[in-house]
Amino acid sequence: MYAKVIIEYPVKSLNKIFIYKIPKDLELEIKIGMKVYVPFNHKEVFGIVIDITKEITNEFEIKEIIRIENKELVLSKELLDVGKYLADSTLCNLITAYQTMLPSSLKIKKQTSNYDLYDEYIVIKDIKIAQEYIKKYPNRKKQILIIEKLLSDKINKKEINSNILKALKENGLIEIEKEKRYRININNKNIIKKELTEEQLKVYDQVEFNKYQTYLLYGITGSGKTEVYIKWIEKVINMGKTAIMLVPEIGLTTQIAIRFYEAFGSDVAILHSSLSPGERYDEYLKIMAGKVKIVVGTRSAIFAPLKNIGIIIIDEEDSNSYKQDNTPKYHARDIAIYRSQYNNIPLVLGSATPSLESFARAFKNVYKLLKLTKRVGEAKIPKIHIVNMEEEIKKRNTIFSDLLQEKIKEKLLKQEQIILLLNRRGFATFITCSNCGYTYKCPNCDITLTYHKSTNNLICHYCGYQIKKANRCPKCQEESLNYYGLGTEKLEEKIKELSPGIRVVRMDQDTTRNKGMHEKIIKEFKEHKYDLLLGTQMISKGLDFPKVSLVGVINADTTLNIPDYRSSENTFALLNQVAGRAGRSDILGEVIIQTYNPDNFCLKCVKENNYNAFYLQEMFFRKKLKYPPYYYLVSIKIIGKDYEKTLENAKKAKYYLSKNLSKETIILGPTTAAILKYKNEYRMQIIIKYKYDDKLIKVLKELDSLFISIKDNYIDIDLNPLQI
DNA sequence: AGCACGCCGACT
DNA sequence: GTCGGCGTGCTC
Repeated sequence: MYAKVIIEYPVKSLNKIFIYKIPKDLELEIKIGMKVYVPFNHKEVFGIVIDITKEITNEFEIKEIIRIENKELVLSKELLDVGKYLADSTLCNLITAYQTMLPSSLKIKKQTSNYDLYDEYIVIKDIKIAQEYIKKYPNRKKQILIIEKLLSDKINKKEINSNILKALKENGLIEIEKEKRYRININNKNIIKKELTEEQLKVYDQVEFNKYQTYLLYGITGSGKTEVYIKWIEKVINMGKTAIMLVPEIGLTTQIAIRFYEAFGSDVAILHSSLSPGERYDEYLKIMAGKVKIVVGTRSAIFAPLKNIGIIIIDEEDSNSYKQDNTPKYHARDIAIYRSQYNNIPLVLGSATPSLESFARAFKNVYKLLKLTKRVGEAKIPKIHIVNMEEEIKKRNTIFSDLLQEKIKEKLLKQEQIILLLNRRGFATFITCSNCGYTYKCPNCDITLTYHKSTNNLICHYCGYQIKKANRCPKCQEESLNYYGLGTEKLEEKIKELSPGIRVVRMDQDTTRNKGMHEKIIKEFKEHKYDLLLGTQMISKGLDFPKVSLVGVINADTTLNIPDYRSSENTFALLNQVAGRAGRSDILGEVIIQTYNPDNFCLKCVKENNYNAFYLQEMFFRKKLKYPPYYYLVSIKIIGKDYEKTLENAKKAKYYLSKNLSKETIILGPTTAAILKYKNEYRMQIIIKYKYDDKLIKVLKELDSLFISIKDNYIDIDLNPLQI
């Protein structure tokens, strides 16, 4: 018997199968999908068995597997196939694909340290001996008390005094039993079930089980999508199957997880980024061992080792967090489609602002469209005002328009809550010397540094570079440094000046750096410990604050003006989502959007809450400019320290592509990437637009390999990029 | 990736 | 003479 093994080194030249002999004593134990330790060249390395065969035709020497590394960890056939698909569709090494699918504690590298925790329990060794002991030593009261307790149940070792424990042990009365302890342990006895509304029920009934189909659930904010998800999952569980529920990164996970614990108790495992490695390990093994039926988690939870999946649901499917921005650059939606087809089950994509791509597919009946058009209960759609900041500037209102100031006062008087959105963190977005014109820039990247007042640091928001701010200009030594641009930190200061005594809490990357801060801010704001919550886009999604009646968007143009083909789509989604935070109970919500482009089409659609109009108009642009969903995109970056050399190799890459790809495929560039210099390296970009090109993957793979031998430059290929 | 082998220069 | 610099080749 021989095993086909993929070894741990994530290098192109080793991205192939190595064959090992399975020693006789491992033949019965070894399974496809196991982690093994094997001799390799002059070393010993870890690998994963992807196949087992009886016979081989081989001309070279075959070495033997040394040992099985971890018997608990076996990747299923399905997950091995998912890994292959992942590697093929993102052009990464197979081992990189498998590493991505596993939690850090179980990755194929080094020794897996022991993450298992145990509880120790005391049990009676022999009832007869115990009873005799009680008769023989009736005055050993404390010991007897415990023995009597033990006759009906086991006791945790921690609960017993060590002297008594020792005595019981020495007299041969007890034994110690080990039981695996999970770090996350949900013990929810009172399951909360909610009734569906008529509209929700209609949507619920439209999903067919035991058959592959992708559904797009287009439900406005507050229409109760989660409750429908829960009902579908309930159905699947009753069929004896399992379910994966994906939620976007940050914030939302905990909220949704709480609702799922309420609905399903200990049948739920969660997998999201802020779990500790130990917690992740436990949850993963719980899933692997079949101890849970539902997995709720962020992007990588799509790789959950659940068996017999009955439904996959992706909430807020348009969220950018479903695409990984480092290698492998996969989109969880694509993996979800693969797994749904594999298992022959429904996939539900839910959103209030579906991605154009998904909506277009629903339009063409590739996906089945389901609609929720009403808010649950008394809640009404908020009223949205667009304020022209051009006019406000004339009145010297640079940050708060008259209307916003007035409404803030009004809501404070009524004791209602307010949310302000500003999509820039920090204090000032750049600092310039008014004497010599010096501007602080990142020495490694091509952008200005953002000033953070609380730490008196200037920070590069791309690479994280930071320096202390001096009082004098570093160039001309004059005390004439000026602050420009508005960040959340400064907004916090300004709002306190505007309404003295207002209780403000800020939520952005800086205030949520520590674990649990996110939840703390949300909880305290919900309890009305603050009047106003201000923050970056992390405040826009999914949060439910009944007392919020006003949402203000300080500057809608920050996201609108990002030079990317999806900036309108992202802005529409962001503003629609944040507007949805207002008026989620019986109080009528109001939204104020401040902008210098009041006539912008995207903003008008937000005002009218008209996704359809936005969709049609944006599709018109996409078609005209040959962007998705009409064309597929590939973004190729050639990166290196030397500008000339990088450009030269980018040109060579372009030449190679145009020679080998289909004639209909459009190849643009090379041009400088959106951020030319990043972490001290120059980045040249080539964009490919295509509708159908059967040679594409093959040619890209070849191009990728060509760059192995090119010195000082490397290549980065992103298929279906979310930003270009 | 990580290691051995091999072929050159500057040194106790 | 030899120690060690890194360029090249190989890994079941």
